[in-house]
Amino acid sequence: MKPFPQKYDIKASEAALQARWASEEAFKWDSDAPAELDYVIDTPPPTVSGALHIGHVYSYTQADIMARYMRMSGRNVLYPIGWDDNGLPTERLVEKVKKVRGGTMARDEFVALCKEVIPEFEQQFRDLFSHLALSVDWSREYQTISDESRTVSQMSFLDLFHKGLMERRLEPSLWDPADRTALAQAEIEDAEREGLLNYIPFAIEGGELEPVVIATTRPELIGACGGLMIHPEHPRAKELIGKRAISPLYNVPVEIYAEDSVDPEKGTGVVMCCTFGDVTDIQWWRTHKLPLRMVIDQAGKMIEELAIGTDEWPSLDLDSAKATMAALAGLKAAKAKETILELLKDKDLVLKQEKTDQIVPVAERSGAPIEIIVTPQWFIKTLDFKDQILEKANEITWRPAYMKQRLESWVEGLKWDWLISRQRHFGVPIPVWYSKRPGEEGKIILPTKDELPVDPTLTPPAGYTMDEVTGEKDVMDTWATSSVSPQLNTRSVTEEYALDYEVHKRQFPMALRPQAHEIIRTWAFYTIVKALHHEDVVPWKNIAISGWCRAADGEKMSKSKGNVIDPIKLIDQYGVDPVRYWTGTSQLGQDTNLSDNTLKQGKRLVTKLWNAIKLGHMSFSAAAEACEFAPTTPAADIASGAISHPLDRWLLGKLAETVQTATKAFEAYEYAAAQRAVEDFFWRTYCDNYLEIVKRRTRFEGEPSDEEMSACLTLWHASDTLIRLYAPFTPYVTDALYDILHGEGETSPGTVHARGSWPKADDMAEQGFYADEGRAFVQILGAARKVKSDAQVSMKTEATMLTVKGDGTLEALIGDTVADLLAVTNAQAAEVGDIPAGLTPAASPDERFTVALALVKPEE
RNA sequence: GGGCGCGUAGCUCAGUUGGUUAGAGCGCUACGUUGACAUCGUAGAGGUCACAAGUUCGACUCUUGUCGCGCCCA
Repeated sequence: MKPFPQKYDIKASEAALQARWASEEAFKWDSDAPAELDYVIDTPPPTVSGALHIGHVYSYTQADIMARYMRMSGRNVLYPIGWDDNGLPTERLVEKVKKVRGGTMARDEFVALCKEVIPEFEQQFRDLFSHLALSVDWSREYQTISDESRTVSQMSFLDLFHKGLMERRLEPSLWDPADRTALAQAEIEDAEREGLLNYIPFAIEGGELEPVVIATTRPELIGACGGLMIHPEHPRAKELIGKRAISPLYNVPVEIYAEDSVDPEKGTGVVMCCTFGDVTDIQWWRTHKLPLRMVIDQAGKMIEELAIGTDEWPSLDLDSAKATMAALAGLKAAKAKETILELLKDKDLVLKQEKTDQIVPVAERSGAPIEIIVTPQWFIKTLDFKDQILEKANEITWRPAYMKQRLESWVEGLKWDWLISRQRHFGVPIPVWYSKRPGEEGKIILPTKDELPVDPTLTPPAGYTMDEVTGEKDVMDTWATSSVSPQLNTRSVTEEYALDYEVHKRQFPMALRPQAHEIIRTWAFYTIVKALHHEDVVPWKNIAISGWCRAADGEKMSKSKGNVIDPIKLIDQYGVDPVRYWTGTSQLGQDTNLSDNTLKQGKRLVTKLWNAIKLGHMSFSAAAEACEFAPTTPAADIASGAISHPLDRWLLGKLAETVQTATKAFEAYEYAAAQRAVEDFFWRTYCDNYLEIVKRRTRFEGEPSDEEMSACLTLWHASDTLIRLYAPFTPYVTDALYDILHGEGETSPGTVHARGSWPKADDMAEQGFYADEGRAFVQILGAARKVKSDAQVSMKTEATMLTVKGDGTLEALIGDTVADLLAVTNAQAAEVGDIPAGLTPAASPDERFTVALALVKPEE
């Protein structure tokens, strides 16, 4: 036992404990422990994109609360951390910091800039996470761009390629003209915009029939038209199907097809099918084998030279087509739309324009409207595996369960295979060469796993020279890498593609994936896909989904609203423990508001805990000085008779209940319920009642009597257990207190957060002992307090008699604790009987008892 | 349009399989304490549990519908 400092210095404690945990490697996974104790957490490697936000604090401390409990409960926790430091988000950060455009730079120069910028931002994360007391195993820190991560990512690529699950295809894909790269469906979001629906006539070849009118929001794509679609029930369907319509301005003849999927209610019921306006266009293009007529380039601009006039792309009026082409050449889509509408209006070819709410797919990151462009890209097959993915989702325990359906609805709505190639600079290279050797031109050449990691733009494959191949320039999507975060930790994706398959076999699937809900469709989904494709397993047994942190008024935090709270400032203001206390009050899955009130409550809790343990310490340190003081466990000290007083055994019984409730809640990942149970016991039972009651037996001089020793031992066990119960939530103050209680002189007793340090049910006292009497005691005490409160006198005011209305004896009600009742109520005597005349009684909080006090009036 | 979550005191939230009088913290009012407590305690006021119907001896809890807020998917 160490002496008790008067005040708790939050900042000093945080600094000291951070340093101690680091130097002692307090949270290192124990490689010697048996495998069945393993509890491996697949921590999200945060994207190094510059912004530390309150969501990081919320989500990661939530995970840490669970991790600390799991470790204390005896599990051998492996809690690694990594940084996702490549890909588009990182590139954009670097572009911003260095004021450059990656797309206009040589790759090696840009990558060098990235490597220069990233460490600083990574360090910010490292500092924050360390300050938040995330109990990660820092020896397992990784970067998703490191040599080893590139090796594992490329192993993943090779495995999927050889299984036929990864392939290169030339096909229409989602394209971001701003960032000039292909994207996956998950990186697209729908933006609602007001658009103009333009009614434009197409003449019918032969001139005998009335022109057919189509309605389109994208007239700039008229040049890309490959056919018209009409619903078979349309009034003009019979006369039009099979005929050829002539596109205006370009004068390209296009066939008219019957299509059930045309919505007859929308527009004119006739739709122009272009290369490509949307996903439906692609379907129709495939179904009807329409010509490919691209008019928009990778920069989102109108292509200057179209192959109009060829057999595949004929025009009945080539001059008009060329004039239109020239008028639009090089214009961005939006500008081209205005221009072509003017051209059409000049010829009276815009019959009607009506405002319409349209849903435009835009790139999540750049905000640019998406184009669908035909380019060669690398895909991982997902559309054919929807059922298997959903089956795997079912094998995982979702916490909360309802979050699973977010994944389900996402999978059900999938329309694109997972496109992983990005036309960018900074990412894991796609490990592929294309041969230029005569006779095998275009042949795909892959490295062997021993050659990994490779950069195919720098080195040739075995047996080739650089002149004989073209190295793939595309890099992998950042998700293609972070979706193997579990495998980055086991350094293996399959038995064949393994750096350490024994570890992989032991730790895969992992125990827990904690993450926020906005990345279910990306990170969770992709990780499940990868584990399915590699080994037909789930990546983890549990997935815990955290909600969002919102501003105090429930609004989403955003720069534009100006309600963003800097996490560093927040921690500075309150301290880490109160911030974690706040985290600990919210449930998994649910959004939470940043609450000044709750943060203050956390601060109060830290102070109260410090002081409550300090009060206990005054007694048991006095006992330790006067005689031998050797607490064992509550159960053993009761069994030996050392703890004998009924109220002590009552308190320890309530403590045992609390331990049981908290343990059960934690096992169900309901840490907020655990915190509530602990808080209720600590504040209501322990501080408000027990500590007041026990004071009679703590004011001893010299050697304590038996009942005083019983009190000291009880205070010790309650203090020690409370420290452990609060440890996952408020790691700093609890470890500081643990050090005082268990340390000697200058030596450290280790950490309360060590594996196995959670209170054990078997060590706890019998539950329910003296429960009725204890409850009656507390109620009578409450009534006595109320009497004094009503009389507006101090709680210390003496009374000559305490009367509890009723029959029988006091002993029958509260057992052998009358002396304690007298002491805590400052009464000279107590009785059960009728309320004496002239006294104003008060009811107990539960209204079971009526109590009166014959108060000694203070001398006037 | 389909789905999910939420709606409980002025505010932030609990409320476990339906069962006495619906709880906590903050805030407010009054009082008492300042030898564990840059405080703490006691008491008080404050709720038609969004609304409606139904099941039931009994509904904050179960069912159905309505309204409002948020989100996911299309």
